[in-house]
Amino acid sequence: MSYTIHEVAQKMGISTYSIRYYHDHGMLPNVKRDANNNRVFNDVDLEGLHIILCLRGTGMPVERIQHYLDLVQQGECTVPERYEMMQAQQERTLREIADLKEHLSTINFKVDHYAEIMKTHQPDSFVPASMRDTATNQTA
Amino acid sequence: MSYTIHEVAQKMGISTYSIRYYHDHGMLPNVKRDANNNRVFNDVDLEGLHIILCLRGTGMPVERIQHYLDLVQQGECTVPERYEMMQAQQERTLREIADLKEHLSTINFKVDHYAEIMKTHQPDSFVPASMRDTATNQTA
DNA sequence: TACCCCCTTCGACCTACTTGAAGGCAACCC
DNA sequence: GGGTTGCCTTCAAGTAGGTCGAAGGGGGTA
Repeated sequence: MSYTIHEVAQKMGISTYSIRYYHDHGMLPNVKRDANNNRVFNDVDLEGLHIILCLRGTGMPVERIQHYLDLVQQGECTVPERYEMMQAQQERTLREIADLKEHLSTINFKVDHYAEIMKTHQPDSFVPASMRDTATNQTA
Repeated sequence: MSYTIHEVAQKMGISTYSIRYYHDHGMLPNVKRDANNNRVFNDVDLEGLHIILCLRGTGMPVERIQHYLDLVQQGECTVPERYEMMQAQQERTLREIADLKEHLSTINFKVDHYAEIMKTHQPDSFVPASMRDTATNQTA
């Protein structure tokens, strides 16, 4: 099965710009061209793109992704280094999820706080700031 | 209690550059200056910075954070809009955590896969790619 | 007075896209 | 056959959110 850059963009939920960017930076080395020089993608390319998006989505810099994909091309002797890279990324991602959960609880608190305020006020009591004492809003 | 920019940077685990960036872009409007024009932070500023880091950490653009902090300054009449903003951020963060978890499972799979390969091979069997059949490494 | 350290501002640089400009090629319409 | 549409190309410039370096000032200590 082969795909145009637009089809790939739609399939993967990213822009054609990003795909060209990844390709131009050597992260999709096996993408072919047709007679009109248009990029032609196959299912292996889609799989590669899936890995790229996974690693980018977990914060790996483009340069390190390039290196990882080079290792894959080089064959099985690079498995130990690939293993270390993926382990590092695993830890990084776990930390990021933990951070996000902490941020989320801060946000949850705000949502609940605002909901509480809105519940105890009539809708029309939200009057201009100039008519109110704003001293209590500094940390709200 | 008052703090220098370095103390704040250390306390919050970010660079002095970032703090100046947030200040220069109006996100820490109440920070004072001393006689030598150095920035002086108090506990309310730290709280503000905590919110900034929470919102940035969950992907809110600087411009929207500025707007949110403006709303806070404007007083209680802006609570409904702040509520909506925090709710949107809540949803966004939940989605991001879900995405990260999905990426994580892809990474976990790679780690396990590589661990398996390394377990079934002797350490000295990781020879140069040029000496091996690399056909099976395309999607590894 | 010299030196050191920390602070300042301003402007340049960086990453990872994102967009725009200019142009090629194919397909359709009249 | 010429014009328009439309998708593709490359290359260059723009953007967000920092990050860093240069140049310079103030204050404390020897």
